[in-house]
Amino acid sequence: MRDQDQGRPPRLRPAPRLMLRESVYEALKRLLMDNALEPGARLSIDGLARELQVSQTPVREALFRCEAEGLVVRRPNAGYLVAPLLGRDALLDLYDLRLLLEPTAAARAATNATDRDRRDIDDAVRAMAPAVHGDSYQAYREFAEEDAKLHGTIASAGGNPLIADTLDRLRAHVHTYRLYFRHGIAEVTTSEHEAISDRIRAHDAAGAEQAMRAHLENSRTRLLTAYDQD
Amino acid sequence: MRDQDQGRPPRLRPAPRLMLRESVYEALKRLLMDNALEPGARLSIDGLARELQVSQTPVREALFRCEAEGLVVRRPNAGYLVAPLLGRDALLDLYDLRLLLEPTAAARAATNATDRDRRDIDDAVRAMAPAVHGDSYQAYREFAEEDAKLHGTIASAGGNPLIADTLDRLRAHVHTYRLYFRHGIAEVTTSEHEAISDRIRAHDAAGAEQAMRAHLENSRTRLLTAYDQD
DNA sequence: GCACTCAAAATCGGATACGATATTGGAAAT
DNA sequence: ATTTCCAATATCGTATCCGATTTTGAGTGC
Repeated sequence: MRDQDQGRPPRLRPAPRLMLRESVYEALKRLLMDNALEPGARLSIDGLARELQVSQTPVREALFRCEAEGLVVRRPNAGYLVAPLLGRDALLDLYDLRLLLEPTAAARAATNATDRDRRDIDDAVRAMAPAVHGDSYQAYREFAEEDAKLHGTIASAGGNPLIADTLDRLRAHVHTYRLYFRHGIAEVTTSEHEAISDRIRAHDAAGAEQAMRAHLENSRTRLLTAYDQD
Repeated sequence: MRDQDQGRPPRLRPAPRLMLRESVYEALKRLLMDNALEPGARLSIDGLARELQVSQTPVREALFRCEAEGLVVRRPNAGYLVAPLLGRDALLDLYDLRLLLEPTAAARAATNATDRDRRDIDDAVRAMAPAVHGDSYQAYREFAEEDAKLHGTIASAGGNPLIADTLDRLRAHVHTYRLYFRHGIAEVTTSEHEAISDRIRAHDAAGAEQAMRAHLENSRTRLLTAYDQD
C-alpha cells in the first residue's frame, strides 16, 4: 500500500461495503464478456493482481468462478487462458439445452406466475424497447443485459429454482457469443418478447411455450446465419 | 539439488503430482456427501486447514467449489455452513429437472451412441449388480457411485456435453439426499437400469426415453415415500 | 429471570513474502 | 532445422500479518 496522503484516520465514511472479491470478479467478467481480451490470451494471476491493484487472493477466486462459468480455461500448473469463442457446434448445443428448458419454464410461468412476476416480465419487455436504438457497443451491452434479465425472470416465475439457476449459468456463454456476432438482432426480438409476455399474462401455458420455442428457434437461426456469413 | 545424470531422459515416473487443491476438495466433498457433518454445522477455514494439515489457500478453493455445487452455504464475513438437507420441495424440483433432461438424453443415446458408448453403458449396468449386496455404508457408497457413472455415461452418449455437465452438477445433491434416505433401493433399480440399457442397445429411442422416464419417476416415488415415513 | 449492552475472542477477507516446482522461450550445440 | 539445455517466469502452496466484522460471554439494570 502506498500512503501518499495520510491524515484521515477519523473517516466518517468507513462503509464502502465493497467485498473486493465481488468487484474483482465483476471487473474480470466484464472484460471477458465484452471480448476485450483475445480468446486464448493468457491470464496470469499476479498480472491481473497488479493490473487491478489488488492482491492475488481475490484474483484467484474470481478466476475460479469464471472457470466454473466457462469463461476461462485452466491449465494445471500453468495459469489460465481466455476461453475460446463458441463454435458452431457449441452454439447448437447451447440452444438445444435452452430449448429443452425454457419453453417448459415459460409454460409454467403462464400458470404459476404471481401478479408480481407478470408485472416484472412486462416491465422487462418494455425496458428493452428503448435500449434497441443506437448501434454502439454500450447500447448492445444494455440490450443483452435486459434480455438476460427477462429470460431469467420468466425462468424464475416457472417455479423451479434449479431450472432458473441452470439457465443463468448458461447465460454467460450466450452473452459472449452474441456480443461477438451482433447483427441487427434487437428489432425482431422485441416483438417476439412481447408475444411471450402476452401469452404469460393471458395464463396461456401452451401459447407461452410455443412463443418461447419460436423465439429461441428464431434467435438460433439469426445467430447461425450471422455465424455462417463470415 | 537434484541429480544431474546427463543423457538421462525424463524419469518414467510421472511424479506424485498431488495437486493439493484437488485432494482437499475430494476430502471435503466426501465428508459432506457421506453426511459425516451435521447440516448447519460451521466450517471454519482455519479449522479445516489445521484438521487437514494444509494451509488456508487450498481450503478456500475447496469450499468455493463446494459452495458452487450447493454442498455448503457461505455467510459473508462469517464462514461457511454445511448446507441443509434437501427438503421435500427441493427433491421434487431436482427430479423435475432430471425428468426434463434425462429421458431426452436417453433417447438420443439410443440413436447417437457409438458402439463404445453402448458397451460402456452395458458395463456400468453390470458393474452395479454385485455392488448391491451388503447393507453397509460402504456398500451403499459404491452403489451410488456406480449409479452416477451410469447416468453420466448415458447423458454423455446423448451427444450434448452441456446436458451432461448440467446433470453432473446435480448429482452431488442427489447423492447427499439419497445417502440420507437409503432404504432398499438397489434391488429394484437394477432391473430398471437393465431396461434402459436394453432399449439403447436396440437403438429404440422412444423406448429408451420411456424407460428412463419410468426409472426416474419410480426413483422419485421411492425417495418420497421414504421421506414421508419419518 | 430476562433483555440489553459492551468488551474479548475468534474468524474472515485480504496483503505480502517466500520456497518449491513446473512451464516457457531462447540460446547453444549437434 | 531440430534438439538440448538453461535461465527467467509463473503457478501452487505455505506462513504470517493486519483490519474489520462476527460471535461469544459476561455483566448490568430492570
